[in-house]
Amino acid sequence: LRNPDEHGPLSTAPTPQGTGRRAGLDRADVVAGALLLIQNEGPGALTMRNLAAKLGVTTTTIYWHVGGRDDLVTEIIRHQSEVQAARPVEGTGPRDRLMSAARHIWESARDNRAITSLAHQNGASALLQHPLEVALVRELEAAGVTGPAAAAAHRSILFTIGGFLVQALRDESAIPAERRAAALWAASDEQLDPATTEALAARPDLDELFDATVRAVVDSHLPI
Amino acid sequence: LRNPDEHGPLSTAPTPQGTGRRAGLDRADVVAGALLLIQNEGPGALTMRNLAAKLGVTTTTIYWHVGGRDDLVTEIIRHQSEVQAARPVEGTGPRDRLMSAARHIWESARDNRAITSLAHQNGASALLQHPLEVALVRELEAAGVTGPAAAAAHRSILFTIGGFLVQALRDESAIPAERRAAALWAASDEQLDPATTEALAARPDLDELFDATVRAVVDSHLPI
DNA sequence: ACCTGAACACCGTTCAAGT
DNA sequence: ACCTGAACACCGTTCAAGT
Repeated sequence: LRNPDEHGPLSTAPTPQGTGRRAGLDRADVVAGALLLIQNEGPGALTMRNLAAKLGVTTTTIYWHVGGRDDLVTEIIRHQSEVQAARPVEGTGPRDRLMSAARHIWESARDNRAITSLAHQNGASALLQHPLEVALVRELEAAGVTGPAAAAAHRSILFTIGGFLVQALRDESAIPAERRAAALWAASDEQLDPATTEALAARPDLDELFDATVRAVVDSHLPI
Repeated sequence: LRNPDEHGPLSTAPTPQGTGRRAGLDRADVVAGALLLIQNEGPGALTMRNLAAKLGVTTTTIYWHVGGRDDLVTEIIRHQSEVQAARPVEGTGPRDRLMSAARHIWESARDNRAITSLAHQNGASALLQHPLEVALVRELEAAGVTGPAAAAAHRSILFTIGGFLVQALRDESAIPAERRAAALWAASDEQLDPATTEALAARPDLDELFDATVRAVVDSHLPI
């Protein structure tokens, strides 16, 4: 994270106190520190004051290096976006390859919950996922779907994935019991089949459901 | 909203000043005021101080009547949930009736953007949509889908709807240009068909896309 | 060029006090 | 029972000032 010859706040070397001292930070250090903070303490921990304290500076230093919170988030997501871009699409047929590309978006989100949540809360999902979305569109074109049909198919698949992501990223423990779906179904006295009510009150297997649902959507966009 | 014989802050009658005076509010008044505030100024306007000012009281009065912000949101959503519950499912075949039930969730959200956004931001979507979800499950059972299969189908359809809702409720104007999907595609220099890129940079017709996508998901859960 | 200190305008929430 | 005033611990952001 830091050069060893710079004895910054993250090292144990004594740091000169008082106004005007140098912390030896640059833009990349701030972004790296923010990434670390989010991964360790969740997206809610990314406040200007918290990050500044972690870096051993005052909040105004963050503003000097990267600008406001919005710029910082953009920079974090842009960085993470490149990290996530590497997954190669697998499979031979168009259907398998499209499912592979779709699963990459899903799995990247689940493997990086905190950053994905941050992106979602700040309207930066498109930025984060863009390289993986490009891969999806490529497979659509390879399958012979182009132009407006490709855009429609892409969004159709992408929004479906998005619905599952919202569900997977939601922190259920932070939601009051009265608002949780499981509790609502358990408390419901509608005239439904008891087996149905029981199944609705249980925890879903999101991965299995994701596959079946996205496959149906993918298939609806492929030429027969 | 208020009894006319109570001369509260929303009336023009002079109100006694100073500590300890009566505002004549009850729990329902506070919730109604909150609903009005959200509908007029958006979900971001619902702060304890803002609401208190609108009601002509101090924030602590809100706490006395409805508890903290979480309790207030729950109460607002619970109220709105009952308002939304009225839409009757239409159509004759299982497929049409399921699509009708699904569209009710979609249209309710579009007709009540501010409150739906508030619910989504506070993890209260399940609470808001629950009556409409019950209607969806009823149609699944009427179509012969019960137990775990009904739960799977319900969630599959619901999460798909959720993905479209997130898209529709997002306030694009509040998102920096660099993060917007349209801008990302327009700036992309990937080797894609120009017609595809152009279509991806344009504004999608969400209603049309919603119908096609949800229909594909619904069909995948119906017995052939 | 790089960083601090103080301030501004916000949040949700609590607690003692008033009538 | 119903409501206020003051306070606490937070936010993001700006601006003048220091080295």
